[in-house]
Amino acid sequence: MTSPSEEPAWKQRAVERSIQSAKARAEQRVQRFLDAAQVIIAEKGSTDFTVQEVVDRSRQSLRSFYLHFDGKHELLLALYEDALARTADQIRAAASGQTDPLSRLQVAVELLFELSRPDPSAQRPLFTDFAPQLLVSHPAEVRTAHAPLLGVLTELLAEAGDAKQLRKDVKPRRTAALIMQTVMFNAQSSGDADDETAHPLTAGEIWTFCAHGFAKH
Amino acid sequence: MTSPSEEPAWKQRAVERSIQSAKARAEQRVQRFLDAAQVIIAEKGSTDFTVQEVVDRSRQSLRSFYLHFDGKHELLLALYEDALARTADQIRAAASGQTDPLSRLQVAVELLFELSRPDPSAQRPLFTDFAPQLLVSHPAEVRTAHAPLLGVLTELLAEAGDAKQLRKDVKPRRTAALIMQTVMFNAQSSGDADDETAHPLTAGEIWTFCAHGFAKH
DNA sequence: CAAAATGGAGAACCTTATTTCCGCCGACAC
DNA sequence: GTGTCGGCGGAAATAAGGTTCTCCATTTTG
Repeated sequence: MTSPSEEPAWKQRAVERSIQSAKARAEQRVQRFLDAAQVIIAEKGSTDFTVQEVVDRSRQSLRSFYLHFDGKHELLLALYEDALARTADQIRAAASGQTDPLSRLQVAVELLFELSRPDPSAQRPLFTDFAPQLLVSHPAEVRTAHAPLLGVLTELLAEAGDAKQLRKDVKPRRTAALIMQTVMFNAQSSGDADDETAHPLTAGEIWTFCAHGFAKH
Repeated sequence: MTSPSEEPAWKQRAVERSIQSAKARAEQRVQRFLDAAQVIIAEKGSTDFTVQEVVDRSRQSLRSFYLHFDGKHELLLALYEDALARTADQIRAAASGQTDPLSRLQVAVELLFELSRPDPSAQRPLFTDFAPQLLVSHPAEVRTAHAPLLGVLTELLAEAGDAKQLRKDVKPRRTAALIMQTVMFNAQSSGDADDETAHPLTAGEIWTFCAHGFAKH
């Protein structure tokens, strides 16, 4: 246990400075891996790339990869986290275009739904694709990745609550979690089924469901 | 194209009979694989077993395994389908204990939720564990596996609809799909999180959400 | 400049699914 | 009875992919 107070401040600063360049380089390398992975995902429209592909594409080495990431799962988590953070921003921005709290929620839900679908060409996200794997292997990290999105929804729900537009006993955070899961997962399995007549779920339907449920009262 | 009418009926019957024993043997072997897998899953409380384990446990051979299954995914699908069929029966039975359509739905939703959770000791199902993998690799088969459960929910919704207990414009089948996904997936990621204060979602909450949504009207 | 750290190339290693080869054995035909 | 055939156990061979390791060049640092 080396308590930081034992080290003189100047020494710490010196070490800090000497570490900066290395840190910067490392971050740049990490970013190259991330970018390469993005490109590959976009190209093949699927998330089952191989570590080797990412390494080749980023013109780096396997060794370097495992030096910067604890494993493939960390790369996936990084991408996932990043995608979700961007999505959260996008949703927040879109929602701010409305003034009525419920309308904001509607925009948020419907946009999240659209962004979560599998196909729509080769968007950045595709995040629902690897969410399932990560959910079973690293649930805790996935939860932290969900935080920003959860935050947006929680805010919007809180606003609606303040405006007395929610049923009483609706707890913003818990409901936000519920909505997020519901929308994202339902979006994922709504995409490709065209053999049956019913499936192609619409954004409107999911909004109605989340907002009003199915019971009459 | 050998039309069946070209073959004398007695010959067909003879062939049929001679095939019966082989068929029976095959089914028995398949069942042994299935049972072995069940036992292993129950033992280690996880679904990431190896084909070799199943083979060893069932005292059969790899060759035999691949003779009866097209691959590991078929074994998983068989287990999944079986588990869901049983779950559907169980839910149907439980719901029939109620007379009010909405109460039936409530029982169904809450039971499905409980059965879909990860931990509760080492239950048979655990089906939400391998659903994600299968969902991405074999969506069509998963949909057929979902059929019985979807059927139960659809029936219950239709009953409620007949009793005028649903919002108008609620389509039973589509809504059933929505509910099923929502309940199962939310159950899956509600289990182990005890670091935060909020998570442990309850059956009651999910029921309320599905039935009434979050909006005031 | 010499020592140490950094990072590139690839080979090596492991785990797992899947296939293949060999030979036994029981059913069934002749 | 004897020969053939399909199902199957046993084990080795293949294939993929993730992860680790070894050898070496380059860069950084003192």
